Amino acid sequence: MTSQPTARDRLLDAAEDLAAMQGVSVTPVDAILERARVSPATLYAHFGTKEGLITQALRRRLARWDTTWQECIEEAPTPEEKLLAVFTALSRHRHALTPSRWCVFLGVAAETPHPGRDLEDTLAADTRLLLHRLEELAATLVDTQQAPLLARRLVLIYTGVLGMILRGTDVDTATAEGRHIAGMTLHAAAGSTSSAP
Amino acid sequence: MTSQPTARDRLLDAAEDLAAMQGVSVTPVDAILERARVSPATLYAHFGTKEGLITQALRRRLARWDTTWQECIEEAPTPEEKLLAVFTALSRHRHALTPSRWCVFLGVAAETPHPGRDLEDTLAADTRLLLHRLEELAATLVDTQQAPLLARRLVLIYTGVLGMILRGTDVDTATAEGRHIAGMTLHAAAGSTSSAP
DNA sequence: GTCTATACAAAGATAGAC
DNA sequence: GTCTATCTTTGTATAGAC
Repeated sequence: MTSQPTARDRLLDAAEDLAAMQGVSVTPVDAILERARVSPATLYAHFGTKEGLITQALRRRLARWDTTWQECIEEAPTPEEKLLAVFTALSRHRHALTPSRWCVFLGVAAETPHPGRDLEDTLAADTRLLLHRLEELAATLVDTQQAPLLARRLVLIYTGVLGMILRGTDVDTATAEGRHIAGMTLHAAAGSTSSAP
Repeated sequence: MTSQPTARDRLLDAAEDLAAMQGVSVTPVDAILERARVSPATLYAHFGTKEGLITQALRRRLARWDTTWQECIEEAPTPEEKLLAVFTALSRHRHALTPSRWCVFLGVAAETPHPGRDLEDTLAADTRLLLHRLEELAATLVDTQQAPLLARRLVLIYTGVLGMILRGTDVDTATAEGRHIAGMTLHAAAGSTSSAP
């Protein structure tokens, strides 16, 4: 056997790669079909529309990002390093996949002013995951009241790292600088908590 | 007289507004023409291509952003506040113009994988301006050796603020959080400089 | 400089056979 | 489930007149 991936998987691969490399709106359906070596009818039979395909590809990518991130958290020895593991995960995630210009989720969000319900929810799921997990991890380090605030700041810094990649900064350079800033933010928050009476 | 703006200006206005509100690639030329109340031939006579029009619109917008930022720097009383004035300028800039989904320059960069030479240069000019001016201002506060590093970190945080807007955070909320993080980064850099022997 | 009308290419999506 | 062939709409850009 050792058959090659199904047409459905090839479509998801092609859509994800092209969306990551050059964006959705500049990628015609034809380009996805050619890369996946699949006919138009097959795409529409499986996914209904181009946006449907993109949505499914993003869902799969988000699940993989989630897995990578969780692995990095488990590997981190201390609560503080678990909180900062999001930067390790970012670097690992990006080195593992097809090179992308920056963040695929933010990229699709930026070029889709009126997404359908499913796509909109998938895009929001990325932000939700970031905020939710960082808040959980933050709660092990600072006062519960302050955890949401710290989480939002870390998402801001993480998002800044992604933006710097779009501006042309090397991934590892941007990640290192983001991690540094995040470390300071973290210590400031933890310090103010523990020093308060 | 009090004649209305020329067709060229109306085209620039329309292109800038639509690029800011919904992005370039989803905005057909027809939509720009309709908003500007101008015929196709006029657009191509002035700007050659759609990308030429977008490029000129971005150049004008960058010049206005530059002016706003400089005003905020002049108004700031201390060197530290001058360095943080980029956040004041961001808020002021965005409230003064047509509502945009996030940063027009990063938005166009994100959806244009292969820009022409002029557009590419215009997009890069935004990042150059940020780095260059922040480095100048940083040099008044920290060791000259450290100024570029501090400037890069501030650009990262500033870019993070923009990204948070794309994620759905309110502009003023994101700006305030960015400013807070930037203030800490700044104090850490200034502190390490002055405390070193 | 600006208009009307239109050329030409490319897009997303579907029909019908196998 | 997958293919070939095609339909329809929309996109950018131009021709030629005023």
